[in-house]
Amino acid sequence: MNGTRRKTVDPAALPRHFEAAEAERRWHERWQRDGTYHYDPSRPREETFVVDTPPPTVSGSLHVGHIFSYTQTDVVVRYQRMLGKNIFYPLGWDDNGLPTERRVENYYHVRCDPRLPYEAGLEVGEANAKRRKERPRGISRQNFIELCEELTAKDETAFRELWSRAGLSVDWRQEYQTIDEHCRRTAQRSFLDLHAKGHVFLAEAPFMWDLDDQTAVAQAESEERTIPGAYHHLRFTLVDGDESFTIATTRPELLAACAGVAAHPEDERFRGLFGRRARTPLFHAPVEIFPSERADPEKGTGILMVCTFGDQTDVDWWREQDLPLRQVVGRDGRFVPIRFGEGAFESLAPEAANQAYDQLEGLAVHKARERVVEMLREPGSAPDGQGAALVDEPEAIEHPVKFYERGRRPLEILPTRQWFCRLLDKKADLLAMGEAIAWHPPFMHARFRDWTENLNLDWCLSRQRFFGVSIPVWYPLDESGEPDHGQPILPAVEQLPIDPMIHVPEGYDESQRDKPGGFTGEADIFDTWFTSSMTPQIGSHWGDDPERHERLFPADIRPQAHEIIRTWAFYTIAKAWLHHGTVPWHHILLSGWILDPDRKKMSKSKGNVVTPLELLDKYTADAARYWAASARLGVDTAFDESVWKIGKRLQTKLWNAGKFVLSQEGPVHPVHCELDRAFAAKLRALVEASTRKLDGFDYAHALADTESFFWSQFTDSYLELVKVRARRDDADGGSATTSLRLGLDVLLRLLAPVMPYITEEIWSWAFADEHDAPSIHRAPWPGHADFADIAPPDDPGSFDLAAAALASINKAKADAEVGMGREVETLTLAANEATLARVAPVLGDVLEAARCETHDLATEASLEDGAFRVVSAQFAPKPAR
RNA sequence: GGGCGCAUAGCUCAGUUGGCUAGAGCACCUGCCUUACAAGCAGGGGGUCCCUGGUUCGAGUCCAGGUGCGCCCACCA
Repeated sequence: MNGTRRKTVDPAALPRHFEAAEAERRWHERWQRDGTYHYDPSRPREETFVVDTPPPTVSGSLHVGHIFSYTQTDVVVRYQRMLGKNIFYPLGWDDNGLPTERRVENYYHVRCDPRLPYEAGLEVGEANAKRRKERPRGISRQNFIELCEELTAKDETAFRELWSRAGLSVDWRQEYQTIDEHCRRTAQRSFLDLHAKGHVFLAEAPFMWDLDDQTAVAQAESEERTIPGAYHHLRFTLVDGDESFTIATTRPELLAACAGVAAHPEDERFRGLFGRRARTPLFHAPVEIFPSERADPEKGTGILMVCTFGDQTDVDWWREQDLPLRQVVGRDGRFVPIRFGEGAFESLAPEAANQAYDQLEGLAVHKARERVVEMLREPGSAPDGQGAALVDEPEAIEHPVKFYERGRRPLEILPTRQWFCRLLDKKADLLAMGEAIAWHPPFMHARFRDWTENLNLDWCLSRQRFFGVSIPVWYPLDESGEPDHGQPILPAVEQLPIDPMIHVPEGYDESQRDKPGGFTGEADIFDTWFTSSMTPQIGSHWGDDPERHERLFPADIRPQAHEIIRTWAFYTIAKAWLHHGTVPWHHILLSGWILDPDRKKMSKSKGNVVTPLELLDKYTADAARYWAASARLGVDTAFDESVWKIGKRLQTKLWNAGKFVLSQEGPVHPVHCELDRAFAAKLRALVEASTRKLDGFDYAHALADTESFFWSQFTDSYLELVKVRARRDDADGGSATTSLRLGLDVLLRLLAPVMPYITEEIWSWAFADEHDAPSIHRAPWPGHADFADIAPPDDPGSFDLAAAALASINKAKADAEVGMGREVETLTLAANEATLARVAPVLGDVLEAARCETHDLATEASLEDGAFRVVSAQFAPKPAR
C-alpha cells in the first residue's frame, strides 16, 4: 500500500446528514441484486452456519417485538458471515392453524361449514360494519382454506417489508409457508416415518376438548386461569343402608355423569363406606365408593364424586377403577340425549332420572348447572326423598380451571378418537438430547427439563379443524359402512402431500368414498406444532434431497422465545430424536420479552403494542437494531424509546467520523508514532474481546464494548489527539492518517452486524475498493491480520496518559468557561515524576490538540500515577468574528 | 405447593474468577458554535447496590433466611 494513493472522500460532496430512508432502500436492493446473503449449496457442512429461523405466526399486526428478537439473531448471523461462514438463513411463515382461522373468521366474517359445497370463484371481501351485524356467512371447507391463503399472503407481505427494512440478512430464496406443498409433504413424511417406527397410534380416549373451536387440545396448549366458582354440597345416600354423606363439587351439572365416589383410605369419617354403593340425587345412580390416596381429606368435605369427566384425576380414577362411562357433555358443549334404565345409564329409579335429565338435555354447560342447582334445591330432591339434596347455599370460591390458551370457555374432557405420538416412554432420551444442546442463557435448560420430566400425556396430534396439514390416512369401510380404524390405509411417500378428503387410496376409486365396502378419508388435520416441529428438516429438504439434508442438519442455532420451550423447542427435539436419533441443533438462543413501561408483556390482546413503522421512520433501521442488540439473550426488557435515540446518535456520529477520517489526505505511511501504536494496541484488544463475546452469542456486551470504545477512545480521544498531526504532510502525519483509517475500518466492521446500513455506506466510500470487498457484510471479521504491520507501543499506557492530559486541559477550559477550541497562551501542567516521563513521547499530540504553543511542566509528587493537574493557564482572547 | 429469573442513580441498563472512591446512556445543571459532528463538545450534581444475618483482610458480587415483582409447572372435588 505504501506509495500508492488512497481513496478519499470530499466531505463537501456528501450530504450533510445520512439519508437513512433512502439508503435503506438502496442497500436492500443492492444486497438482493448481488446475492450478498445467498446460501451456497456447494460448500461443505463445516463451512456452513445453519439457522433454524422461527417461522412467525402471521397475525396481521406488527409490533416492536417482531424486530427485537429477529434482529438479535441477525446480529449473530452477520458476525458468522463475516467469519467467512456459508450462511443458511431461511425464513418461513407459520400460516396454518387456529390463529389464521380466527383472523379469517373475523376479517371476512365467515364460518367454515364442512357440509357446504365448494363455490368456485367465490369473492367475499373484508367485512364491513353492516355485514358484521348479521350472522357470519357459512362457506365450504375449500373456500375457507382459500380465504386463509389469501389473507396470509397479504399479511406476509407486510412482515416481509418490515424485516427487509430492518435489514434481516435472510436468504429470501429459501422462503416457505408451513401450509405450502413442501411443508405438507415434510409433515406427512414425518407421520409416515413415525407410523412405520410404531411411535404413533390411534386411540379413543378422554382428552381435553375446546368447545369453541371444537377440537382436541394438547397438554402444551392448555393453560390455567383462576376463575370464580362455587362448592355445592350434595347429600348422597347409600344403596343399602340409611347413612348419608355430603360431597362437595364445583360441577353439579355433572351429577348425571357421576360414576363413583372417592375418599382418602385413612379418613375415619368414610372408612365404613368403602366397597359399598352410593345413590346419587336426581338420577338415583348406584355408584361404587372407593378409597384413593389422591383424595384430600382437607379439601371440600373430604369425599367427592367422580364424573366422566370433570378433570384429569377423574380420567385416572375412571381407568383405575374401571368405572362406567357416562358422557353427558357433547362436543358442542351441550348436554347430549341419553336415557336411564335398562341397557342405558344405570339407575335405581329410571323414570325419575329421565324426568330430571329431560330438563338438561340440549342445555349448554353453564345453563345446565343453573338448572341442576334449581332441581337440587327442591324439597325431596335428596336420594332418599328426605329434604333437598343441596345442603346449605353454594360456597363461592376462586379456583384454577384449564383453558385452551386461546379459548374463552373452560376445556371439557371428552372421549374422542385421536392420533397420538408416544412420548411418555421416551423421556430419558429427550432429556439426554436436552443435555446435548447448549442453552443460551443456560438457566433456560431447566424449563425444558422440568417440562419433560413432568409430562404426563402423550402428544395428541390430531385437530378437528380446517386450515392445516391433513393427516394422510384413509380407513376402509365394512359392509355396514363402519370405518375400521384398526386398519388405516396409508399413502406411499411418493404420493405426498395428499388430502384424504380429495385424494383416493390405492386400489379404490372416488365412487367408493363413504360407501359401504369402500373407504373414508381422515377429516382431521395435524396440530400445527406437528409441522413447525419440522423446521430444521423443512429447511434441509429431508427425504427430498439427501445431500442437502446432510449439509444442513442438525442446524447450528435455534433462536426462539422462552415461553414456547415446552412446545416448539420440545417437539422439535422430540421429532429429531424420533426420526434421526440426534439433536435438531447444537445451540438454542432464547430471546427475552419486550415489556411495556409497566413491565407487562407487550401483546396485541393487551393493547399496549408499540408499532414499529413509525419508530423506524423516526429513528432509522440501524437505530432499531441498536436497540434490539443492546438487550442480552433471555432478559426481558422494558421498552425504552431513548435507546433508539442513542442508536440514531451513534449512526450520526459514525457518519461524521467516517467523513472526517476518509477526507484526510495525509501521505501513505506506516504507523510508527507511539500514540498511534498505543491506539492500535487498544483497538486490537477490543477486537479480541469482542470476538470472544460474539463467539459465545453475547452480542450485547460486544456492542457495548465497541460503542464505548468508538465514542470515548476513538472520537473523543484519539481523533482529537491526532487531528492536527494528521493534516501534516510528513511521515508523522501519514502515521496518524493510516491509523485513523485503521480505526475506522476495524470499528465499522465490528459494528456492521448491528448497524448494517451506515457501516455499508461508509465502507463503500473507500474500504470496499481498498479491501476488494464490495460489501462490508462479506468482508472479513477484523483480526490479527489487520495489526500485523504495526509494532507494539513502547508503553501500552501512553494512550491513556495522553487522553488524561488532554482531559485535564479541557477541564481547565470548562472551568474558565472558554470553548475547547480556544488557544492556550501559557500552561503549567503538573504530574508526578514518573507520569511526566511516560507522557513525554505523546505530549506533542496533547499540546497540539489543546491548541497550546508553549508550556511548562511541574512535578507534583502527591499526584497519583497517570493523573494530571493544570496549575495555571491563560487562554487567548476570543477571536473576533 | 415446586422450579427458574429479577431487584444497582429519577428512568433504561452494565458490573467478569470477591479487590482501589460502584459505572454508562437518558433526564437534570453549568459552560462552549471548536475546520467531522450543536443531531455536537467539555464539565458537574445525583446511590442505604431490596432487607437481615453469615463467610472473608475485603461482599453489589459468595452462603443462609426474608420481602417484592415476573415467568414456567403442578394442584383443579
